[in-house]
Amino acid sequence: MPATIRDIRRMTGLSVATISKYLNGGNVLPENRTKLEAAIRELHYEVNELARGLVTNRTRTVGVLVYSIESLFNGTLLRYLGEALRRLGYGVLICDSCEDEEVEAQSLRFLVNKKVDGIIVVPVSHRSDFLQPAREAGVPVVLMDRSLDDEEHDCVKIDNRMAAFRAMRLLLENGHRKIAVICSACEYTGVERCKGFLDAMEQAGLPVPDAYRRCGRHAMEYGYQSMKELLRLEDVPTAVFMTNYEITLGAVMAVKETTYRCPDDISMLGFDDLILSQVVEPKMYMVVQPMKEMSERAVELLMQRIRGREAEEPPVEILLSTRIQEGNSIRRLA
Amino acid sequence: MPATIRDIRRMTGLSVATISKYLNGGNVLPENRTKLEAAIRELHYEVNELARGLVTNRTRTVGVLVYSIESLFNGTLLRYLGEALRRLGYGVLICDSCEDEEVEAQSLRFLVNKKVDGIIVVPVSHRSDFLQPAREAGVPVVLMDRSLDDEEHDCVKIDNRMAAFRAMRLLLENGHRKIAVICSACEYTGVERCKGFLDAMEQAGLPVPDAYRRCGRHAMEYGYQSMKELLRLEDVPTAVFMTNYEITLGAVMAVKETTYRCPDDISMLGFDDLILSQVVEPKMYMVVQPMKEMSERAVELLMQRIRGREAEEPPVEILLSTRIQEGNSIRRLA
DNA sequence: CTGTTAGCGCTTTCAG
DNA sequence: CTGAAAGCGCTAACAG
Repeated sequence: MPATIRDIRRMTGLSVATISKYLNGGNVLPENRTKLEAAIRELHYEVNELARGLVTNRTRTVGVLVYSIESLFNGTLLRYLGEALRRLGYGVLICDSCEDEEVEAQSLRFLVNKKVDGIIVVPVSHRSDFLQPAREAGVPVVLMDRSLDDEEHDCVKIDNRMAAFRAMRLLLENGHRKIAVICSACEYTGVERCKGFLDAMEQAGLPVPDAYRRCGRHAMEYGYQSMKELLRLEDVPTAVFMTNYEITLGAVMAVKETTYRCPDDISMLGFDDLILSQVVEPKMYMVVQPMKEMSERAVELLMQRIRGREAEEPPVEILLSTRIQEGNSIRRLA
Repeated sequence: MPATIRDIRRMTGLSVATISKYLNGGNVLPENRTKLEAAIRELHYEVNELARGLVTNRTRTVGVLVYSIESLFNGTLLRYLGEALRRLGYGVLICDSCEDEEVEAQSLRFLVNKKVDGIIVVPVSHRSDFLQPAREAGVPVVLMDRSLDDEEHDCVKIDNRMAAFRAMRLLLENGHRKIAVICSACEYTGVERCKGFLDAMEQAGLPVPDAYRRCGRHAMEYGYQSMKELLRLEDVPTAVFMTNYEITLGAVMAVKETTYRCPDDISMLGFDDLILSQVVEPKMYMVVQPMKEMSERAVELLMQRIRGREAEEPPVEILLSTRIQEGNSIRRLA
């Protein structure tokens, strides 16, 4: 049904080779160029990317695979990634892993079979097995935000452990000693940020009772539940460090349902400033990741790999730095 | 580099036709099946979807084009859409229009050129021009959430005007007479919901001063700014109706920065319950859309179009009903 | 059930 | 600069 190159040939009398050349930016005689432009317009001709991809084995398309499309964190990342890629003339295929390793593996194969030129992944899996099809097909992969346990990969992220460690200074310098943490035990960033928390506490010579260490799911509900439990302890902490956006959300919600007030009764330090912090009273202190820069660096790195495929250089790990968003959620203790 | 059907032929001695048949679920002799499975495993063979699509002209892939990937509303929709489509064995290509008609038109062409079997669109444009390439290529399109001005299309949405009209009863029955609205003037849903608001006010015989009618951008900032202005009026309204998620967010934020308290000084009725309402104090009354059902109906409708392409039936418009999420944000006036 | 063969629409040598 | 021809990897008749 749609017009093909042969329809253009019929209309212009030129050969398919010439037409193809023109379509790909080659030089043709001015008069032929005019004829071609007219024919293309008239026929509403559009290149069949399937056919083109089949022969060139390149599609000028990159795949992005995120662990959950519903997460605001990923939404933000996707927007910046899309902008950067479009600027370079690349199309973007977004896939959702639905927090499921099975779906993730399947989606990765899907992207490889669609012959994308490269893939950016914010993974749900911890091991690199699922990347095998990409490797076999020679499709470069760049990870974002999360590393994998078993191998080095091209990856753009923050130094999670250090970021958490540094952020903890805010609480410590304000005189807090009884500090609890709520983090995700299920993924790379949660674990690292928890380590940073523990580093800081240890260096300060402070104990961390088991009851102050809530490591569970990466979910609002978990933050909510954990905060409730912390506030029901006999010895309630004076401050809580929450290591991701969803958990921060849940914890804020929990406090609001009690008679405890932030920062008077409980100080709070959260992670990832994604709009929400701005509607919540009091304004949260937050560790903020450079979402835009992270996206741009990931695209940049991927482009290097796509172009310089010959250079089988070792994996690159790019660490970006975080900043602290100031708020009113931390009380200065005597 | 990757294995092809011919590698399998070399390995099994079977013909490409037989192999292709097997790959597409056809019957082959048990011993051949065994051989094939072994070869495929050993070669890590994966179908080249480009080649397959080129000949079949179908890709078992549908495209989803949303006006902004960053919006929580779309994130939620995308998750449900993805689940439904995957269940049917369809791959999903997600594209972001970045709130830009230019990008939207370009993305639509991208999807058409990738030969998706159908497209689901939550549009940013108001007119159907950008859908032309899909129409020419015979690719069915189903709209979600928003209609287009100039033409009927297959569309799954709520009855925005009626939903707003009904929701207003909540305010009216609680004795409110001075009611303001903050809505988006830029897109279909905002305009319709505003009409519903006006219908309700008119039927109740209540005036709506211009100052009570804030129709602007679909953005948190607009909700914030508008609410601030409303609260600075000489004659402050007793209640405000906010007609989308972002505006609701901004309005809540604005109130929190004043000495006004909800619901004591100002009653609030919002739209779209996306997690946030749960962290905000007091709990908001909200108009809630059936996101999951909407997604499933859209997929269902698209599938009908994809299968029964022969039946050039007239456009179908599916209207789903909303419900009210109860909260504590509305005060009963004497 | 299996094999042969002719394309899908495009790019890409290689002559002219 | 232009054209003829080969073929990317796969499916789909059609014969056997």
